[in-house]
Amino acid sequence: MLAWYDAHARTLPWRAPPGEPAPDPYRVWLSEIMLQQTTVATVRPKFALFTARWPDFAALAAADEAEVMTAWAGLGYYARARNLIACAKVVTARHGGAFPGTEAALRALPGIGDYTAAAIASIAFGQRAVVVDANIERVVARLFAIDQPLPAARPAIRAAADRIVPDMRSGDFAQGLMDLGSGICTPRAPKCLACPLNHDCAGFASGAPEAYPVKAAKAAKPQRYGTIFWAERQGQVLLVRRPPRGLLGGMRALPTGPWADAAPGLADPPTAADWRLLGGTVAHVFTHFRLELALAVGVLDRHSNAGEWWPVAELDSAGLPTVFAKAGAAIRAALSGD
DNA sequence: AAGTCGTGGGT
DNA sequence: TACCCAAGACT
Repeated sequence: MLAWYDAHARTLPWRAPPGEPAPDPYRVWLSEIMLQQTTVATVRPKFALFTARWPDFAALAAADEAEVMTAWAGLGYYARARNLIACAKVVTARHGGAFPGTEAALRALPGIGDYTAAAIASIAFGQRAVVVDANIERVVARLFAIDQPLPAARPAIRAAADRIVPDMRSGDFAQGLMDLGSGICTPRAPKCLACPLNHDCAGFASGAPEAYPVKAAKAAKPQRYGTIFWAERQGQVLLVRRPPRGLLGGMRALPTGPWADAAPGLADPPTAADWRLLGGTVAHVFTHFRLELALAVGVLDRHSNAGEWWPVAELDSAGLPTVFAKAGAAIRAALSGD
């Protein structure tokens, strides 16, 4: 595994080449948080932006929180950004500005769970740790042909992983397994003939490696409906700040009424106006439900304190989550006659 | 401990 | 198109 990694490691901005000194723990941590459930291609530009703007824990701990949330916009799972700030503050206030050096102490920090604690301990601090992400879960399930379905198989997969993690270079070992899972041991049509582990792989021997890991069936996503209220006044649009927790928590947003099982129409507008519904709708898919948004437009002739007025021409810099950026673009297109 | 929490790319 | 999936954490 390590020999394969030495020859095939991906070159990534947050990664040291095999054999070179470990990278800055701050950069390892930031990349690990950004990469949670998020692709390398998506993370790459955001990582560059964050490290340029906030190069270390001290800078991030002192950052304006709204600015951090704005910078995170579009990455999704916004609790990660809230915990990012909280973690930087704890590290600065209680750990002298540097990470604690043990996996257990890392695990206790906001936003750092089992996977991320093990990843930082092994990659940044050179400790032996059992790193298990979705890639490694899949690789190990195939190596040992683990028949038990996820998520019940997690303890067995972790125990199996523990048996093959070396005492030295466990960080490179983990990153090698992740690169292998990303490029060779893929969810569908794995490239077993190119795999350095194929002769040791029970899944390959079974003739159906793609059958692993076994997964439980997923529930269907319910459909919900809502309305976006586009309040415009003198070239500015009304934006609001969403509640600090929950869906899109803490993010700047376009006002919406309630989200319900049926289209709510013009219920609960953010401010009084002569609201009219545009023809089309905007659809968006979240992790556990689908959302269809009707688009309501109201032109105001007087000020409202219901939120923050933002220049329409600069809406792209407001840091809106994708669902609102999408709705805003649709409304502007409709109003301009496209 | 099952549900909550985004988004974009691949197929 | 519709579905799968991703360097998971938190409650």
